[in-house]
Amino acid sequence: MKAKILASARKIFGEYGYNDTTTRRIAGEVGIDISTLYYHWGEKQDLYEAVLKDVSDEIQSRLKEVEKKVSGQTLKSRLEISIDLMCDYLFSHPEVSNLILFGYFSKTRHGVTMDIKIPEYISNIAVAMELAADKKTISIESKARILAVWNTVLNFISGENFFRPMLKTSRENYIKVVKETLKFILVPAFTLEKNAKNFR
Amino acid sequence: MKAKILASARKIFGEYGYNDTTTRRIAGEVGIDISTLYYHWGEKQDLYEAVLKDVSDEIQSRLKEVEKKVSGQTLKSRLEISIDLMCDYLFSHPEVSNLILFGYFSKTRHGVTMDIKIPEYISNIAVAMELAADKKTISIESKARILAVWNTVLNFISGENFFRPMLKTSRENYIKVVKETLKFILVPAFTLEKNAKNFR
DNA sequence: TATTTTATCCATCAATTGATTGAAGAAATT
DNA sequence: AATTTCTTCAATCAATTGATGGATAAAATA
Repeated sequence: MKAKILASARKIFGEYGYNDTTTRRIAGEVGIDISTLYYHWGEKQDLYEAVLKDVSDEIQSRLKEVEKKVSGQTLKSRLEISIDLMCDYLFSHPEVSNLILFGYFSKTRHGVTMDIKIPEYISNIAVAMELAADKKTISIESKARILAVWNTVLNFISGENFFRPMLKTSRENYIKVVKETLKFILVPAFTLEKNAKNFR
Repeated sequence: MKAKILASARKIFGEYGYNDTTTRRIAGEVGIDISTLYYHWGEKQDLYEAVLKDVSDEIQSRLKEVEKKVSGQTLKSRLEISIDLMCDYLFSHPEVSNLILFGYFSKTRHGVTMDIKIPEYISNIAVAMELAADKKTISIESKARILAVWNTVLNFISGENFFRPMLKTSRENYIKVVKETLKFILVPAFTLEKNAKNFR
């Protein structure tokens, strides 16, 4: 039951954000009374933090998988494969993207600090992409670039409900276009000779 | 007074989003009672929509200014100058960026439809950048690319509170790094020969 | 079987929040 | 000066929401 609540909470929090999610709605999703929810999880904030940790762990392990799969490939291939894999994962778990973006932007009144360790990810991605050799010595410029990449991906996932009607296309084609767009924009930047020298 | 309320509302809505903004907070910012606010603006939703329209109009005129300034330049220059100008504008009006992103992502329970006409912007930007000749005939791929660019910019603005501590740098340097990063990523994609041919 | 522990629900509280009303003051108009 | 219009405020409502306590049932343990 505790796990079932967590799963529903992850879905609802990911859909509405912290403040727009009511404990009643989560309980309703599970089909239980709110007091049962409180019995298992205590404060709303505790539940939210558990959700963030859940998502955070999942991302970490996904990144490790990606890292394995691209290792040894050329820079171009690493980028392209990573984009495909991360898009597939995120498009099938859109709440992940939402939860991260909520953490970035919402200056809410609740004191929940973002438990998702973005700085950690950024460094991991840099190393996984072999854009940097050592986690510790990544320049501010490199971090900013990874951040830009990461954010661009998240935006297309979380913004689907807004962007897709705008592009007037099916979900399937939207995903395809997003992948193409990401590759179009990201690959040249990192593989251009004059830029790439900083990353090898 | 009505204008003064609008200005404060724009600030607060931009900071906290629709649901986390209370009419009392806006009134407090102005230094008046809530009923005064209701006298002038009616429902909270009406005020919010007025704010969105205000921001929307401002963006439109900014884009036109940018369009004028870059006209005649090379593609590379157009991109670089536009990035600089839009960054300067958005960094000095961070609520603009926030309001747009709130509109993208928040699946809130209020029925406020995003009054900011993003599709319109996207086309305008495409034309301003001279990436497309005609507003009407912009392909879905081109739109997606402009969207990616636009979003990347907005992310860095709205995410400053989160990213800057992470990059451990001053505001001034953050802005500089953001501009550099945007140019690093965007310029190659659009100026590469094999890509650029689609845009001339 | 008896007892303890665990799990669930109903009723309810207190705080917040969007919104309204009526009275009263300030400013403009006649 | 009198009247009308604009502006402000205090008080108050109803709905929502996070959270709790007590009763009760189910399960585990003795």
